[in-house]
Parts: sequence; structure tokens; C-alpha cells
Amino acid sequence: MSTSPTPPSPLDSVQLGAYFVLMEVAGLLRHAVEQQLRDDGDLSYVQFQLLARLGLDSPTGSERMTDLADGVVYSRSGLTYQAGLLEKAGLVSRAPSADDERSVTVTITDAGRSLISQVLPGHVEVLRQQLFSPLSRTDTQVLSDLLAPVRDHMRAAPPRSAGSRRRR
Amino acid sequence: MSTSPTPPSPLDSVQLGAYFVLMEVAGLLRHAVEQQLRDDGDLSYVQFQLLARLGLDSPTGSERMTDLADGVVYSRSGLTYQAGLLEKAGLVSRAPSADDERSVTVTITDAGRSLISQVLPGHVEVLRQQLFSPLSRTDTQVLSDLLAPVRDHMRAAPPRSAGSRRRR
DNA sequence: GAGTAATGCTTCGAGTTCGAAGCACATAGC
DNA sequence: GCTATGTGCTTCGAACTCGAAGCATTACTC
Repeated sequence: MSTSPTPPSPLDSVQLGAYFVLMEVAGLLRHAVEQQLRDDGDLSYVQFQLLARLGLDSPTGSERMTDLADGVVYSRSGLTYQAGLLEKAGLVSRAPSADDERSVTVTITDAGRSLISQVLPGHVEVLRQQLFSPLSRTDTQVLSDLLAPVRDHMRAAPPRSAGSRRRR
Repeated sequence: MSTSPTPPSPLDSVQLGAYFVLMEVAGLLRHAVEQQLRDDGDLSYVQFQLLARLGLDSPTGSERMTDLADGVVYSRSGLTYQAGLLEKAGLVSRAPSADDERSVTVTITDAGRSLISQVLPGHVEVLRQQLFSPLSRTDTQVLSDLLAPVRDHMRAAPPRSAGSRRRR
């Protein structure tokens, strides 16, 4: 209430270590993956994420811009830019949504699907070598189970651009 | 073994899930942290990493450019840019190394140390709320133990710019 | 059903990132 | 010692990213 300046109560070394190693692994993995995608299909990591989400996750192969942006943790303006590139490359098409005239629906094309399947094997191989080779089946399961609640928790309290434009 | 084209052998769903959740948590966490750093000390995530490494990890408060770049998973040219910004802000100083005339040694200044301690409490608070609140003490330890070998493995087989300039 | 607020996307400018090329110093081989 | 190769850092250009501001459509409220 007055000037209690958040008593330090620093993280213990285990927590700090977990934080650092988490961020570092993610960073290194991203670099490795990025390089493979560039070599095999001339795609950036974000572009691959977008295509994968459309081609593998979505049953219809379509999604709204906003849902795509949220799903990939990405700014809206950045998505506009990337969607433009993907469209120019013929991997994706954009059209105003049927029900909501404001929305734009992005749909993966056949070329897009084919590019995914061209890139995927190498992608999987990188993951296997870089990420999974030091992890047993059980390890992987445990890792996943530990992080899933964290993801859900973070999604719930969105630090993202999610906040309403300005909560007045 | 003529044309065995890397038999698909796709990752199972557990592995895929682990991959996705790992990358997503890291992404979300980075955004959250970035915002806090911006608000509390006008620092980017990379800048904070650099200062933290100099101020908290290094006993002397100094490191060579290359070691800094490797430690932070960052390109050399990018580091040159950021080191320039930090120097201009008075948080860091640069000087040619004593033993090797090519090297540049970066050293954190008092202002840099003071900025770290100004930003750290809020940083820790974000981590506590975003990352650690869904994790028990044991969970955190396990997570750290799972990822440490992965990091070591990835560091060993560097996908980074590490390769010699061109292995001829 | 008119007016206000909220939502969906894009444009714009500024800042950041990377790799390739280049410069300077250091090391190796002869 | 002198050339050839390697290493450390910086400069340069191109590409990417973000948030703020703007435009269009939809949802609320009375």
C-alpha cells in the first residue's frame, strides 16, 4: 500500500536456471529450424508456422487473420506483411469473409500444401536431432505436461496486444 | 541404400506437442518480459541479456564481443549494433583487448549495474507470475534437468554462424 | 434506427535483425 | 621474415518486426 517496493525475494537459482535454459533452448532450436526451412523451402520460421497451422491444424485450410496472429504469437501488422508475401508466392489466398465483411479469411493453396510436405521431413529431422535426441519418450511426455499448464496460464493472462485497444 | 529418402517416420503426437508448447511458452514469455523491461528501464530483451551477462554472470564485468554473442545466441553484426546503443547510453564501455589487438572487450559501467538492479525486481516478478506460478518447486527442478542436456547437446552441434567462415 | 463503441485489417515510419563483404590483427608454414 | 590463412569486429544493404494511426464494418444502447 504505501511504499512497499516489492521486496526482492529473488528467484532461487533453480528457477533462474530453468528460465535461462528454457529461453536458450528455444532460441537455439529456432535458429536451427530456421536454417533448415530456408534451405529446403525458402521459408522463414513464421511463414512455416502459418502454413503449418493452415495446412495441418485447420480442417478447412482456412483461418481468419486475427486467429492466425494469435495462434502464432505475432503482431497483426506483421501478419499482414507475411500474408502478403505468402500470397504473392501463391502459397495462400486471401478473401473477405462471408459472414463478417471486415474479416479476411486466409486459405492455403495446393502449392502451399505441397511446399509443406516438401519441407516437413527435413523439419522433423532437425527436431529429432536437435531437440529429441537427448530426451527419452518419457522425458518428452513429462516436458510437455509441465509446459502445457504454463502455456494455458499465459494465454489466459495475455500480455499480448490482446488488451482491448484501450480499456477506458 | 540407394534412394532411401529419409523415411518419414513422423514425430509422434507427444513429440509434436512438446515442440509446440516449448516454442509457444518461450515466445509468450519473451513478449511478457520484453514489455516489462521496456516499461521499467527502456531496455530490449537482448540488451537486458547482455547487461545481465556482464553484470551478474561475469566476475569481472567484462567479456569479449564474440563470447557475448555466443552466450546470447545472437549474430555478431547485431551485437555490434546493440553494443553501440548500450555504449551511447553509457551502460557499457568498449575497449580493445590487451592481449589480442583485434578483440574488443565490453565492460559494464556503474550506470549499467544500477539499471540492472532497477529493472530486476520487476523482471523477477513477471517471471514469477507468468512462468513459475503454475510450477511447483519440484516441477521447476525437473524442467531444468530435462532441458539442460538439450542445451548442451545443441551447443555442441552449433547450427549457429559458428561454422568457420567457409569450410573450403 | 441513429449514434457510439468495439472489432478486423492495413498502412506507415522507425527501429532491429541478419548475412555478406571488408578491414585489421594474429598465427602458421616455409 | 614473408606470404597465406584464420580470427575478431564492423559496415553495408535488404528484409523483417512492431505499435500507432487510420479506414471500414459490425455490435451495442437508448
